[in-house]
Amino acid sequence: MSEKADSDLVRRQNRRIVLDALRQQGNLARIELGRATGLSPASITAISAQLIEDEIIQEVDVPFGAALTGKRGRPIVRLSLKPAATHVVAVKISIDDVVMVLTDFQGKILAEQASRIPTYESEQAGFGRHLAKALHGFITGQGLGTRDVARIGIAIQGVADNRSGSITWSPAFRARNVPLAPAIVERLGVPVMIANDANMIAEGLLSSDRAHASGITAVIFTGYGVGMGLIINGKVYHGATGAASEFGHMNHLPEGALCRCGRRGCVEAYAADYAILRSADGKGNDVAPLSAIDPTRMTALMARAHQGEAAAIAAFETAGTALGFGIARLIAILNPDRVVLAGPGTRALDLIEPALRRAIADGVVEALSRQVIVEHVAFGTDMIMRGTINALLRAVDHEVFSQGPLEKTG
Amino acid sequence: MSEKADSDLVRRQNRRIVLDALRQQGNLARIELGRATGLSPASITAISAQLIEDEIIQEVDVPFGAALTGKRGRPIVRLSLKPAATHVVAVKISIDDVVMVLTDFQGKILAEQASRIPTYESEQAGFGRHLAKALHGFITGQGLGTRDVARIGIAIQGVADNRSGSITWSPAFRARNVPLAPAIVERLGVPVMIANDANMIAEGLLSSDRAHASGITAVIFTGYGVGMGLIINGKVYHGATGAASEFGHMNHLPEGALCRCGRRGCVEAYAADYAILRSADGKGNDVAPLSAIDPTRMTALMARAHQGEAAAIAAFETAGTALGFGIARLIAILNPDRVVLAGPGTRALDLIEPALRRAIADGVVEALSRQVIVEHVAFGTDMIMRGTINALLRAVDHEVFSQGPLEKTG
DNA sequence: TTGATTATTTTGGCGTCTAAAATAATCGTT
DNA sequence: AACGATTATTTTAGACGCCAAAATAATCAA
Repeated sequence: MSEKADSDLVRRQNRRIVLDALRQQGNLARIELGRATGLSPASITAISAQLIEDEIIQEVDVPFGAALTGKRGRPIVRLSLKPAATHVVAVKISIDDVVMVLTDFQGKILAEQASRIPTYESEQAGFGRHLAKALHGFITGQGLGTRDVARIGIAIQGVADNRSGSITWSPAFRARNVPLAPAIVERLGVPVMIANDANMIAEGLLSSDRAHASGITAVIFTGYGVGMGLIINGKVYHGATGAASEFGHMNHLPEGALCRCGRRGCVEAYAADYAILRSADGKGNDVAPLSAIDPTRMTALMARAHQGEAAAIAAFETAGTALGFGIARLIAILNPDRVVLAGPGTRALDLIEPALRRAIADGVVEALSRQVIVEHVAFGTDMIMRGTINALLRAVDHEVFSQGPLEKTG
Repeated sequence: MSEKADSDLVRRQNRRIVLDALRQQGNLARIELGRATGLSPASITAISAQLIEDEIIQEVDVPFGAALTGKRGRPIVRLSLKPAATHVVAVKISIDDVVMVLTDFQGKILAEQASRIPTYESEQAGFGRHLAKALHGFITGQGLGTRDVARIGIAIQGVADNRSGSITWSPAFRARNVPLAPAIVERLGVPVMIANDANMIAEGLLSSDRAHASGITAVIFTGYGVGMGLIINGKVYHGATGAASEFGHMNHLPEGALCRCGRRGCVEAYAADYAILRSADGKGNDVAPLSAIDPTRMTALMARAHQGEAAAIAAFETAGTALGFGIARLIAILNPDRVVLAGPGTRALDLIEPALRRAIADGVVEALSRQVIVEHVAFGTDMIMRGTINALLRAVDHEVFSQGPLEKTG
């Protein structure tokens, strides 16, 4: 149920919608904020004064002489999120590879650093300490203290448990249940969010395209693996424990092809890079899946398919069928408004899509499948980072700055 | 995004949580309401005075001499929802069979009526008019006017479209896209909700057991068909158009058994009554599915299985496997906290469950399946009705009475 | 320089909440 | 039967947030 309401709640909520408007629509004058939020000018004055006082937003200095908008009347004074209000750090972990990005409160990237930190063979507890140390060095190296960072977010392939702050299972780690957040929180005193990478792509999509803000959008990532993020009513859905869904490890065919996860018949075992490759090369479905695929090998395979090589074409078709049935099952369960395909796997979309659409048509009642929009987005490698940053900043807006000023104790 | 907040919103929200507390916990004194809601006694006095003024709640007269609670101090005065505040009508439509139930605002059943109205062969537009007429007769027959009814809710197997107020597809109708709500709204002037029956079971579960109010619960109905209702964060999820999910028509095996819907390989084509029967009787998967199964035939089949007949045992196992893989796929997509089995099909649970649990284990990463609680509830035929009534009353609480008094114009 | 125009702030009033004080309705005890 | 103790409810006074309207500020145009 919802909470009781009082004047405190009113102010918190209105602070939040003001911050949301500034984050989404960029710099706005008070009068524009009033129109965007539905609040009266008087209230905007009061709220913005408080936010300025709290050093969360600021008035934008108009560059010399740029004030001439050609309009009469008192000129507007735009407000913006104050870059130095706080910072966030987004971290992406792949096999033996950790990328860290520091941004200011506006989301501008201030620093980026890629480190080779061994993940796969790391012992369980050691990695967390290692990462905490790297993060500390990264932050202080930019002339900031840990108190200047409000949140740290970690994106990773596999199943993350945001409650315990550990990685339940990931292809980047041999070990299971690798704890991460506790070591970082202990060393830096900064709250940590751990999330699945496909969910972070969904976050990115959500903040770049408001078409996904209503209803349900499923973002399906294909590439080295297959993942999915769900946007339900404008919020990215994180399962029971924040674990996200495991679309890639949904069963496609009982007793089917061998998957990286050790099971049989997962969607991923037909549609991930390694699966397409082994199928095209006639290696059979029981070959132990490779863990790292050189992107050029996929490019070469696509070229072979385009030149008409039957085995290559069939491999992509099989991938499309597995994805399509997976999407059909998703539609039967959730009836989403949109399905968005993303990730490097979409480079071969022309080879995959016909079989994919056929499978959707075969796999679900037409009354449902007809309503669903299936589309795709161009994949930039930075989508995961961008999404993580946005998720972090939104969390700061809502959980921290809607309450009052950030305490910079210590 | 959320709305701007003002004092009006505060009062609306607090009115709502007061009504929620009374609906859920029964009659409460003002002081108890204060504890239940977190509001101060002063506010409760103000809010309850308004609700009494609006004739939505009332003070409960203590029966003669029953006041002796043995306690000192001023005795409490309990408040209750006022039965006559308004009424709702729940309707359940099965093949050629319509049941209507009238309840007061407390949810007490005042009248019930089962009518044989032809559905399956009815022409598209005719049925809505027919039903509207029956409803009008039912309501006036109880000495009420249509203005005394705040909502009418219709539960039906199949896909309902609550936006247009029509039945997209249902086994109870030969026709597709049967419009219902418009005719009723036109004749009676009462808002109509149309919903899938499995969703209504979920509503019933939600209001009877608060364990389902957090996280995700999937309620799976088995019997004449297979359906599912989803409870997400304390609310029953109605797909894009209120269509609900079509778990029963999720594909289990490509090119598999023939389903009532005309497709192949749906879960229902293995796990519904008709599917189990045809499988046990060795009729093959291509036999056109029967539409109505006499319950005694299922009872007989269960007896045969218990006596050790191999074909009967295998049929139930096949049903369990199909359901289990369906649930495994559901878990991969949504990672729910609980899966609840309901419906007449659960009478054969002992025959189904081993295969079902095996399939779940085979079909999804253990890290996920281990966290999910799979349970079942005893099936009462009235669960659908009870759920519909609760959904209607909650809608009235929130959408009507949180705003102000109900206008009884005309 | 003056008036028109538009943005922002100030003022005054309203609604809701809460804490604390007042009142009401009992029971127990003398 | 009267009085104090006890608990429930209402009243009172003060705080905070919102809004409408008035006042002020900062510009352009004539």
